[in-house]
Amino acid sequence: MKVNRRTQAERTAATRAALVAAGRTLFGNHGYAAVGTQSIVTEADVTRGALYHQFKDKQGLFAAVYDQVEQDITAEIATQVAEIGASDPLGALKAGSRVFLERATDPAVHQITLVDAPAVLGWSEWRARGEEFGFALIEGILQAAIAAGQIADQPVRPIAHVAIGALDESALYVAAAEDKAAATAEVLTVLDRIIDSFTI
Amino acid sequence: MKVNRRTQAERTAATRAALVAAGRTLFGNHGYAAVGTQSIVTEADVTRGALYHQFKDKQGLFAAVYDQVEQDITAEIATQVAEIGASDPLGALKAGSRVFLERATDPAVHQITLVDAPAVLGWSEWRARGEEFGFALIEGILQAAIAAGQIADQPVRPIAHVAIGALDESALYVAAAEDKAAATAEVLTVLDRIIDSFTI
DNA sequence: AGAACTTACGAACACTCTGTATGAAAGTTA
DNA sequence: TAACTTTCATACAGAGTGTTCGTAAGTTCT
Repeated sequence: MKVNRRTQAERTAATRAALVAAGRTLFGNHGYAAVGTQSIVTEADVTRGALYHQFKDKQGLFAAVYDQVEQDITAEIATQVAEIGASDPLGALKAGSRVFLERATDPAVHQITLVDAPAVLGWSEWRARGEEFGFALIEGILQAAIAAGQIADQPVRPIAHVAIGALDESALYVAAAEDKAAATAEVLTVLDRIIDSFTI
Repeated sequence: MKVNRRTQAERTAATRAALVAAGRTLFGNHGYAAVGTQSIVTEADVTRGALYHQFKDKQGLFAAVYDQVEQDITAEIATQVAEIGASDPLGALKAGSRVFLERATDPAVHQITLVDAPAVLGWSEWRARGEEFGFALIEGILQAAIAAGQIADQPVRPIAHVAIGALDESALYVAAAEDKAAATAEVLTVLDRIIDSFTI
């Protein structure tokens, strides 16, 4: 009986997971351009051969890392939003903003999702992938708010974009502030006020 | 008498201008990472030696390009804003937003100032340079609005950040839309509404 | 179980690109 | 015009990406 016998699917999953995890910490801490593929595979305890077998290129790995980070954050926000539920969509939006700000303050998170992603993936590709995550969430909440009669019936897409822009920049602002708590309070005041302004 | 005798200051100004101009078109059209220094100096009709004499490195050239683009846009917006003047600061803010959206729709402009700049310069450096341009403009307008009694006396810095974030993302949204006129109208509706929400 | 086949990986190579070093040319100062 | 500084051209070294090719591990078929 061989000890280390693993199925191909298991091997693939293991190396991909190791590479994505290594990429996440390294890209997050140093930025995409400053991290060489060699350091990634060293961290992941594999070789460059494995990387280029599992991913098309360095960008391909980065895309996988980005998806994973977005997945994590979106899931966390979604559960928070779900607790408030459909009863008060705009309240849920405020709560979701708070969670987003907390998570996106993590340097690794904002370096990957907000700073590097647009440049590495290209803006349209970045946004296309974002549709799947944060965008779907916000647009859903806005639709619910319309259904609940909290805001007027109007195109949600431009609102979602403006909201995402405001949230992203807010996260970066907080992340760069010395007194993060104070900065968080400041921008949340502004964001809440804007959200309220849409109320019928 | 030598025909091409130029002073050192003239030589420096000429090659720097040529390099910045070449970088502006090439970075704008293809993105920072996709443009090699060789293609830049070829376009500028100088050699790599001149580039590395005039600028510390590729990032240094990019920073100069970024500054020039910001300078141009900010100047244009400032004149628009000045026409409306201090009589109606919030009106001026709306007008400035329109000009910004028009100019930032230019692919080269948004590629440089919104997509590449944060990743290449780093977010904090990006924002530090932005202080000088768009930020100063918006904060000035907000201060004027407070002085004119249009909005409540409050910290303008977080508002400026949220506003910049909303504007930047709006510009990218418009730039990516097929029907730019319609997209512009959509986001301006949202932006105007938000601006109005701050009115006392 | 063993042979034929596919998938995953390791090591070495080729190529591109950035930044530097060194020397020449142009301009400045005395 | 001679000494000096600035600007630029060329050649070189080093780092890093992506590819190629061979080997090992796993799968399928009989």
